[in-house]
Amino acid sequence: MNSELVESREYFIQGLSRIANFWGLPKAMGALYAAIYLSPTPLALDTMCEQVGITKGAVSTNVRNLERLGMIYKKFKVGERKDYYIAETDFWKIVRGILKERGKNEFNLALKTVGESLEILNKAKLTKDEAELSEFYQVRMNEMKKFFDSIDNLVATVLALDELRLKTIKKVFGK
Amino acid sequence: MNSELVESREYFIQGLSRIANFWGLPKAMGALYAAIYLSPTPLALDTMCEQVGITKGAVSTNVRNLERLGMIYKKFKVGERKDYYIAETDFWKIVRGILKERGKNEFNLALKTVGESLEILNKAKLTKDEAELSEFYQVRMNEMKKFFDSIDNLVATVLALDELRLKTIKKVFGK
DNA sequence: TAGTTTGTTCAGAACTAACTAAACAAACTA
DNA sequence: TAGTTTGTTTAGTTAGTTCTGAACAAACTA
Repeated sequence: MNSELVESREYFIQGLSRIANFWGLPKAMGALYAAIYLSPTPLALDTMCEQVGITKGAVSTNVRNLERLGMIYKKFKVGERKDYYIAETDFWKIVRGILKERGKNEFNLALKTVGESLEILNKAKLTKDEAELSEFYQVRMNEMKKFFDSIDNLVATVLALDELRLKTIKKVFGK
Repeated sequence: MNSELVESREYFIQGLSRIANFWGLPKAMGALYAAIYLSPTPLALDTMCEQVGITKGAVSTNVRNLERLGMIYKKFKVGERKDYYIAETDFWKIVRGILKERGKNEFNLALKTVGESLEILNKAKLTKDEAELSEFYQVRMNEMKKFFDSIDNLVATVLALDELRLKTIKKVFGK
């Protein structure tokens, strides 16, 4: 194949590796998505090994994670035993998928943490001068709880809007 | 001090450590912010070492990073040589600060990457059947570029809205 | 049945990032 | 001046994560 086409593809793959890395994801994940995204035909495991330069063990696990996040899909070919993958090309959909997954885990963790800290406070039996500090803790913790609640609502709203098939955001931001 | 107050504070500190960790930040950063956030008076380095349980070297570097992100501020006391810190309590402001910092770095990296991959393609001299693949690459890369541009605009818009002192978002989401 | 193809799992290697501990610097104190 | 207090920097250690390489499993082929 033309060397500039290969060079361009490799540069792109390399670039998405770095971006993935920046966001705390495995480099291989970014690279694999890039390879699949740039392929006009569904990609198989052995081809990914070649293009990305990692072993099939790593491809296997990273591809599974990409699939779990809804960033790629299996595409079966009749009469073929290999698994082929294609890329999800709707990036807003990917973002929503990640929000859904992450939102459930991380924002709830945040809310739970603050809530439980508050509970410990409420059980406390206090002397007069401790009461003041407890009061301060409660105000601060409640403020943070309110913030996390807002984030939670914001995420839920974005997801709900999507489920109602309101394409407002896409229209506004030029999808 | 009352053991339940201490317990509650430690639980809270521990919790913010975990949250920081989840988001790919050093645990100590979350813990330090929690300690400062829960203190009714400005906190000094030695107190933070005690409350968080790390050495002053680690406190020094993590506190610097918290300050750079606008999450805490130095509070000088006259006639004292220690540095005292207080927490920024406006979480939306913190979010904007992080967007500003991160946005400049990471979204620009993304845009640059895709842009440069496209440039390599444009320089390529192609045979007839390579042209089709090149076309496909360009379509895909341009779609991704468009997406990153949208994100960039979205972030810029949020920041611009803030600088115009429009408090719409706060009002909507119940700050 | 033995052999091939394809994907998964897992122990350990290699790498990365954060922290410790100790040396250092700067500003003050006696 | 020597000694103290406070914060920073840095070399080396530790902990955590991702990847390799090899063994394994499952499904097909001859």
